[in-house]
Amino acid sequence: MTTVRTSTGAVSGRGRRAGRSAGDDRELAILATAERLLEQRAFAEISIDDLARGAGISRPTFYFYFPAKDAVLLTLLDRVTEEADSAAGDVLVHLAEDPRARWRELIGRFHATFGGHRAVVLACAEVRGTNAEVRRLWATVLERWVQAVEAAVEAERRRGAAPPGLPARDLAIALNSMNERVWYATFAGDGPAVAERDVVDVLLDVWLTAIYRTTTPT
Amino acid sequence: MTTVRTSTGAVSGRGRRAGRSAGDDRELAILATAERLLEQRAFAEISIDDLARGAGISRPTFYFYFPAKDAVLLTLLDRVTEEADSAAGDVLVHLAEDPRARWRELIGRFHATFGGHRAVVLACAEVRGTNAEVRRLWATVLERWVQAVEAAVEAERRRGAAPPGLPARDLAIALNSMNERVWYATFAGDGPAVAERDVVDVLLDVWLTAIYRTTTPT
DNA sequence: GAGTGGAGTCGACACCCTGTCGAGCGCGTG
DNA sequence: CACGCGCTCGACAGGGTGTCGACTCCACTC
Repeated sequence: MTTVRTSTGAVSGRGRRAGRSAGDDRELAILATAERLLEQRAFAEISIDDLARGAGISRPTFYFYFPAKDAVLLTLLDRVTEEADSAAGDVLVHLAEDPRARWRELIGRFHATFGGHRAVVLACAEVRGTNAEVRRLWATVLERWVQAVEAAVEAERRRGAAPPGLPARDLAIALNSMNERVWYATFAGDGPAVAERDVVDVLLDVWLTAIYRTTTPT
Repeated sequence: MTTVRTSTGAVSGRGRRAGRSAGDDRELAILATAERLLEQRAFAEISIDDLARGAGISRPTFYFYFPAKDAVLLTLLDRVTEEADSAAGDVLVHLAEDPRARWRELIGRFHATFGGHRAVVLACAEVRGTNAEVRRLWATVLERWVQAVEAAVEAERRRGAAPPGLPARDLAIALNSMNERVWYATFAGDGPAVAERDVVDVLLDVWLTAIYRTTTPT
């Protein structure tokens, strides 16, 4: 077997092929179908047959591209978290310039990214309970964000902007957890939820008070 | 929301019978089997046949007692939330006596209740994504707690113990959401989580700073 | 320009789980 | 003692999943 590499961008190892061309369209078609269908109904209501037909192939052929339905979602999740990561960029490095503005930027960008793919985000939340792989992927992503926030909090304490308090890691976990759940409720629209246009400010306020004991840190 | 109770144990209207005697054992046996099995494997891994056999009946007979597998979980969830409600009692009414202690009591009691039924709680989280009824039940329960906290925050602001800030309802939603997600991670043990023995104090700290801007309110 | 091999495709099958239907059992009451 | 009701289950239909083997198409070799 000749060594081949993906022409454009190495679409991750989730899809089963390492290959180059023709069938890539199909793989992409499956992904696109999934994201489109997810905007209409829940992940559980979508059968592999739906995905296959949507991509113009038969059900058995689907298995040529993905080992299971969940793998499609996993790939979609990969993309979203990557987008969130790059959207977040390195705002936390410049915290000292204007803490409130920077934190708001961070939360706002995550909000925008998740909001732009709410169907995928909601589907992942739906499946996380059942699927260990989604759970693991989300756990590693979250761990990265938690560590970033933890480091930022410690830096703020070192420069005297934030008072000592809870272990930074625990604080980071609690705040990230809050965001996740609050966004979920806001996007899903079920149960008590914060209005979408207020959600960033509400979250920001809790973050600032928890970290600085004030909403106007310097 | 009509609360239905029966002679002995207030089993709610979830099980299909309103009745009194013999088959009650079976209904209870199904419930007990479910809670036991849930401690070993995920809800999705438990088939109706497992539940039926565990209760000493056949699969079709299961349907005589519950309309579906999810209904069993719903009943279990009912019990847990009722237990949590009564454990919480009216602590929030006596907030002014010692705010920090009362809030801690509230969070601690919820923690104890959920921790005592973590299998059920985890299973509900697992199923919430898929099952609309679980979602609705959880939403109404949460709404009740949110309103209680909202009222308490407003009372604390009126008596001058807490400064003005976020709309009390939004704050209550954010804090309750945080608790839910943090507990889930702690009990499930996957992903970044706060250690079980610290979790109450961590949550308390964020609640106090968000509400009072200090961890030692008066 | 026949031969080879791998990418890509699908019909058909076995399997598992769900939900339902209809026939049956035992027992208390009129 | 027969009638009804609480309770029980065998058997079936239906829908989804995953797999296997055969088939096509094409690029590339000799």
